[in-house]
Amino acid sequence: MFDKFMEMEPEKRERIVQAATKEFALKGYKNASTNEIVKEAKISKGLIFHYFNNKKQLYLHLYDYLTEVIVTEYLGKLKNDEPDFLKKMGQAALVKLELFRKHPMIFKFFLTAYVETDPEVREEVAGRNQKMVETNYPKIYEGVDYSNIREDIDKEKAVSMIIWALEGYANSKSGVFRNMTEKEFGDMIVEISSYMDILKKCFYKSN
Amino acid sequence: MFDKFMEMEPEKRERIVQAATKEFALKGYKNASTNEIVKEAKISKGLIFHYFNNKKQLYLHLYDYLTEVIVTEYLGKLKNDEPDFLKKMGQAALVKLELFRKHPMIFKFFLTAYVETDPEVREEVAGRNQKMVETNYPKIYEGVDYSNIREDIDKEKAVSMIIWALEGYANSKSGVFRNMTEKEFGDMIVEISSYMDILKKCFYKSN
DNA sequence: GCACTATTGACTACAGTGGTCAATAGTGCT
DNA sequence: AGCACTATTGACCACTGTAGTCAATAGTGC
Repeated sequence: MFDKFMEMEPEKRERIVQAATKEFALKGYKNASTNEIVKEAKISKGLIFHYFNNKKQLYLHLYDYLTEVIVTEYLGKLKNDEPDFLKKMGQAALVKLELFRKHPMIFKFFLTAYVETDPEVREEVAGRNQKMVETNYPKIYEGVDYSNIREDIDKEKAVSMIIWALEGYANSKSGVFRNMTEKEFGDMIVEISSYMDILKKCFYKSN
Repeated sequence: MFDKFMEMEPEKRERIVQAATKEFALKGYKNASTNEIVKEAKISKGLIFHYFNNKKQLYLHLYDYLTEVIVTEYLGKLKNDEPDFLKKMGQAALVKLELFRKHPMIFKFFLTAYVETDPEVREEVAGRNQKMVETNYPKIYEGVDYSNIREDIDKEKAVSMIIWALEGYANSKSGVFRNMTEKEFGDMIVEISSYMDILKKCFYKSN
């Protein structure tokens, strides 16, 4: 069923994926309308039920597919040989921003899915999300060295605060993100590195 | 109309406010159902349209009412004579957590309202929010002294990062918040102050 | 031209919506 | 008691939108 879907004309398939992603992202599982999806994707009503038996299967297959797309791209771009914790975090933040810029709707989809409450899919989504975290988060922190962090502060707390600071920066930009020019994106990278410098001054040994 | 509503039997009024808050908070403007609200509030369908001509007025009056409740309580609890920036931020974070714990649904309501997209109320909500920020944010930062921040880092960036760190902490707790005992809440306050100590060590002059 | 799959879109049965309104209950006043 | 007035009820309505079906058609490869 889903195999058939993956084998269809890629252009049309991509239209369907994008339409469904957008609809579920903006309205959540229950209020997303299959009618809207087929209208946006410019296919007939019947076709979507030919490839996916029902709305639930469409949603879950889409969830899996988008997870794979993002995880693959994320891990692909993340350098694996950066031991310094701060540099690694800075790099991870950049990669995330890049991906967020490239796939805003997919990120919105996962944000919506994360707070999904409809009983028809709630558990399935939570399970998939947990599994994804367990599988991939360790890969990010693998081989990272925390020994540069100041001795006089709790390492774990320092790590959390650094992550929160970078998250806060990303959130503060998320509104103006979509219409950012290449130059503005470049400026942002410079700005991030100035934040990284501050973090280094504050949380690292001053050697 | 709304005056009449405020004069009705407080217990019943509170039932209506809570039911409407919950429904709009969980489903957003469009998908919130007046039928559900009256069912939850244990009143008849007609009554809600007796006090509020239509769904839109109900929503906007509720928005204004809840804004006043939260703003009044927040400013009332916030000490006005704390000049030290870090202490003030720590105190503001605590007050926010306290309020969040006391009124989780109201916070959820505003979170949902913040991303409201329905054209019927979108502009009104955005306008109200902007006005509220303009009116009240200056009150928080009034008379605060930033001179203790280290000279070798950009003050504005330091301020942002401190705020982001505290926000990050609050977010990390927001999941386990509702079922927190009094003791756990106390532990959390201790934990916050240990984070505050770290922030002080990192961002303040070391004198 | 046959066998097969991909695709269409009108159609259905249904669930749920915001809002109405005639009827009733309750309250305070004379 | 009886009048005037408001608070409250809930059956009802016209309407919108839903997920999913299915007979019919288009397209493709042999």
